[in-house]
Amino acid sequence: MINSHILARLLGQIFRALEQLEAKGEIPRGLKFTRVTVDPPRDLSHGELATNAAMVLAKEARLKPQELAHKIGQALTALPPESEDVTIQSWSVEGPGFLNFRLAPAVWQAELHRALALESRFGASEIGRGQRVNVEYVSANPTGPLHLAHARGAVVGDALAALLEFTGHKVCREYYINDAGAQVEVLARSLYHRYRQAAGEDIGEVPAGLYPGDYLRPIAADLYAKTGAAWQNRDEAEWLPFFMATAIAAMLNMIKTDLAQLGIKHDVFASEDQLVKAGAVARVLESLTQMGLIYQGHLEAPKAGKAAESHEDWEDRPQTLFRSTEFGDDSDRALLKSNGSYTYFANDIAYHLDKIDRGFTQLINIWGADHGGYVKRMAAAVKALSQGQVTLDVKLCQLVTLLDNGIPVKMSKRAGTFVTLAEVVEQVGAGVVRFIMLTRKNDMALEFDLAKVVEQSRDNPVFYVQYGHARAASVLRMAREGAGDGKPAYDLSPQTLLTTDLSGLTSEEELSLIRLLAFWPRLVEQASEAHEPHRIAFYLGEVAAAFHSLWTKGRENATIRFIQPEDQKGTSARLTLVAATKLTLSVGLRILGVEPIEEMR
RNA sequence: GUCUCUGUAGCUCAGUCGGAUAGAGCACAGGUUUCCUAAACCUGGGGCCACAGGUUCGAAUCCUGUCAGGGACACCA
Repeated sequence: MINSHILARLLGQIFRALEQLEAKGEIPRGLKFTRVTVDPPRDLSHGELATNAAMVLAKEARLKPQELAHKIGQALTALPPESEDVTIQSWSVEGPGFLNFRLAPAVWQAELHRALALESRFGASEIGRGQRVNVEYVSANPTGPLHLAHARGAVVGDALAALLEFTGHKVCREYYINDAGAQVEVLARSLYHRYRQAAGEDIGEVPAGLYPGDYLRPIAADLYAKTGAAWQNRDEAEWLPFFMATAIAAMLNMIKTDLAQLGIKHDVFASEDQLVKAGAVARVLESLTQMGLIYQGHLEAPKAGKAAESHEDWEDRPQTLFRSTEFGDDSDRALLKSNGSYTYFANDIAYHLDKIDRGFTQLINIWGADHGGYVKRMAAAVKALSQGQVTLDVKLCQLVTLLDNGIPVKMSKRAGTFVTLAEVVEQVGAGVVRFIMLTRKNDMALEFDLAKVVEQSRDNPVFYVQYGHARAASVLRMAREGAGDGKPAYDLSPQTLLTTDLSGLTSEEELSLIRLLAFWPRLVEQASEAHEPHRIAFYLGEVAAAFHSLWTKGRENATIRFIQPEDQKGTSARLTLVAATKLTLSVGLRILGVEPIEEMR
């Protein structure tokens, strides 16, 4: 528990106090403390930290909440001290039974040393207990370059993976290649078309139903250079497998390149095609049959609305169905198509069983919102296959609309105004793309404005946070170098910072920043447990705001300026605070996959 | 019709597995630069947390229903 954060340590003390009360018979034995928490109150007048212990236990303890809170407070102060304890300066009982605390400033000050000692591990924890988590993200069909919508899932998945790793999970970053369906055949035909063009045939317009994008041209040209006319004028059955393999490989390369530009690298690329060919689908259907979860039955046609209209060709027929309704789905789901081949769902079941068999206890999939209707059946399948032992969390990412200074950028594949991810990254930078993608909850639609995301102002969150980091870096740089004209240079080596006397950091402005930094490890835990990396981005905005505020207040109140030549001891203490701020910002940015900026230009 | 997400200040959004008087930015009004980056900061007004019930010490948060908007809805991937 060496690295447990300040709230956890106080909570531990409260548990010990409660045990004391139990031992003395002041409260009944066997109460469950699981609902007891320690939180920072919204309003500082309610203390720096507060616990709900008395309120959640009052009923079972048969005491008035206020009375119980007093008992807990007294027991806390009477507790024999332990090394990780926080020193409670004062406590009070307020409102319906809150027990509010103020801690000794030294406790908060020491948090800075704790943070700096941990360096890039500040906020890291072992709450994941080495659990093996599979995060599947992007998984775009290998039929073309990535565009901006893919980037959102890519960034959310990648940041979540990093966050889980940071909190003690063993994470596998995975990409599922849908290389078994009709789409890749279309891709192969599209490539063949470009190949004939490269060979000098006049093939006119790209036929409808094929991918018209120019990105196939260089691949076709390359292919022609290598194989010459060998594939011309032959039956599709002859060239299709080769063109399919070639096209998929080329598309994957392109996708990997796009992802690499965003700093994303997957550990595993799982191929649907290989899974099918290896018989995994057949096997999983076999075992589901043995479990009695597959039957021949009929599905009802869609009743009304758009769905009914778009399925005029509905035919009632017996189908091979999976009993997903037994696991919370709304309908049983087909596993075989009318031509006898596997449905995408059947393949996906096999794929998820494969993940389970590889030993993951937690599966996380990042999907586009258009796959929302697919979540329940997949969750049902995972539940069935793992006997409820493996959880599946699907994060649906809503649409990203691309704007340029408030005006929607029209995208059309046909008109060639299709904006790829690579183009956006080139224009605004990987860090900006990553951060902006995390400035909204995944289930909220997001606007990505090419002009605004590079604007250098308060309403651009990336800039604001980066500026905070650069400002902190600037102060430290200046202090380290001294500024000529007799100003002292400061030793900012880690050893020195870790032993700095911080007792001068007592102003409310300074303490509020310190508190915010001290809550970072807890925020990381919460973001990790909720699978919500966007919380990191918002927290970093808060830290930046607190830091900018402190900075500017130094103009009016000279006693809190960071560097004061006539006060070297105080300056060292404040520089330690600046260093811890910079550290927190950089650790947070790195989890999001954003490189912190040392200097604004 | 079914499922699903969303509904919080004029606008864009946060809101801690239920906590005290609901927050931030933008916009609006006013202010801060002999001083570490004004690329920043400070002050102010502005809210039936869509609506109605329920659960309990306590609800923006959990449950049910209603309304409004987005998305999905046999075999496609």
